[in-house]
Amino acid sequence: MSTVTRARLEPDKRREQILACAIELFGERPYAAVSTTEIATAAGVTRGLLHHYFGTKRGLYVEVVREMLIVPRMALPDGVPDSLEARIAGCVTWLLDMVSEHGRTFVAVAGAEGVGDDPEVEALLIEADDIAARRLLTLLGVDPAVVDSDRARGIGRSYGALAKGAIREWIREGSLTRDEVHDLLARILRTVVTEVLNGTPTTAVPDTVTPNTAAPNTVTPKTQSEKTP
Amino acid sequence: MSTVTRARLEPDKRREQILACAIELFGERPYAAVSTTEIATAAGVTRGLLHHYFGTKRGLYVEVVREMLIVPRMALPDGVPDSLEARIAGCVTWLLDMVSEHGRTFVAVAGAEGVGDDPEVEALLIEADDIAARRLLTLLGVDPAVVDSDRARGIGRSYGALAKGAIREWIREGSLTRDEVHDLLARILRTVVTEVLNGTPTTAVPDTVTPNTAAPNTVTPKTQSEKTP
DNA sequence: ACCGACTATTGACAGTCTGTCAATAGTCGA
DNA sequence: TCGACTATTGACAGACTGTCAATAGTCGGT
Repeated sequence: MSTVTRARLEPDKRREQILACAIELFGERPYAAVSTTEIATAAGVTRGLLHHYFGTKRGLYVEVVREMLIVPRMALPDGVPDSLEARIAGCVTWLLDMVSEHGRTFVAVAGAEGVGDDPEVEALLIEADDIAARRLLTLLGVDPAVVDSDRARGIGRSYGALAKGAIREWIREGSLTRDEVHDLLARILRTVVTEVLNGTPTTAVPDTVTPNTAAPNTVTPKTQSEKTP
Repeated sequence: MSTVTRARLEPDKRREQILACAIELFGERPYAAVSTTEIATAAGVTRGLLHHYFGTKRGLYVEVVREMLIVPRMALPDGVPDSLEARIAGCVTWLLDMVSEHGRTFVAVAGAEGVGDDPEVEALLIEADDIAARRLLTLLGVDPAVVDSDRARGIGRSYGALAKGAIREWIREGSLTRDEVHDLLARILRTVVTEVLNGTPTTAVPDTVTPNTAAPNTVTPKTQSEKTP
């Protein structure tokens, strides 16, 4: 059955193939429960080659995480609604769409379960959270100066933890429906934006938004720019 | 410096001592980065004895998690304030006090980093989250029927994820101060209780509280007796 | 067509870790 | 003091990761 060719292959192809197998397996089971032997045989190669390409098992896992965090980045909805509520609803929908595409694998990887605290993986996850949070907040019309502050980043990552938790409840535990998760995330996001983020409670977010490019489309897969090599 | 006695010890004492060392080490480094040899030598014993008492490394880790989740059982604030805001503030303070006592170790353990998806550990964490959430909600005066629903439990665990994330930002990343975390958690808790939890948005929580007797403890206090017959 | 350089790929080796088990050595009661 | 009980050890087996020299495809030049 193995469509995998056993013979010599171009490095890029071979690398890609091994990576695909690793993504599959790391999506099914946590880091420690997947051996390099297993990945290698799944890819039809030897452990030695795997190490040749990725150096170490963690190196391979880092690439897996990178792939899972880069790929699902979809374009934000461009046509920006005017009301804050509508904008929040749109953002949450975007978030859930993004995740639901990759489902369990995303939950497994984004939860950072299994690796322990590999600094590289952790940095990747934090970076991804930062980017997501920043996009959300800027789209919601939060003051850019606020968005860049340490405090906002901390709050953003905290919200990200909430989102991951709720999504996990939806996808893995099944205790919440997608609609319920949407409701929860939307309401809390509203609280965060209007009350928490800008130090003083009553200083609301302006209801007019700084528009980014206006194309009336919903979600389009966008090729994401390269990360640090 | 080793105050540890090398000689024969009562099983309970020995067990306790090994567990203490394990708690210390698992607090510093993630699961995979701590070897049983290390724990054993730190306790002044042999790996064999460690396995004799805890069976497997995961078994030991389960006990560590259990300990970390049981120990911080602090009494809830007794005199219940009448205003909802005051009650919320009290609960969040209780939450943060509980955590700050154990600091980094709690963050490391509660995050479930490192273990992968050990079913026992996962069950413990979920159970602990459930208990914490239930206590919070009942204290806040949410309808008990609502508290017991699957949906409420999902929401509660999601809020728990938020809390852990924010606490992590405070203790480990340092991007938020304790006060900021308090503010964030309190406001969101208010949103959850008043808006999200009881299906209809405007049905507010009664401002009088149903007093629970609230035995302040227990995440399955499993009496760990002999392993090998 | 052949040859030689290049390199993708392999297989064996070394080290570390977990888990098992019979043997050893404290400790306490008769 | 002796003997039973059991806490504790040390050695063994298996699995896994990471390294490296050797092997074998592949391609360009003659």
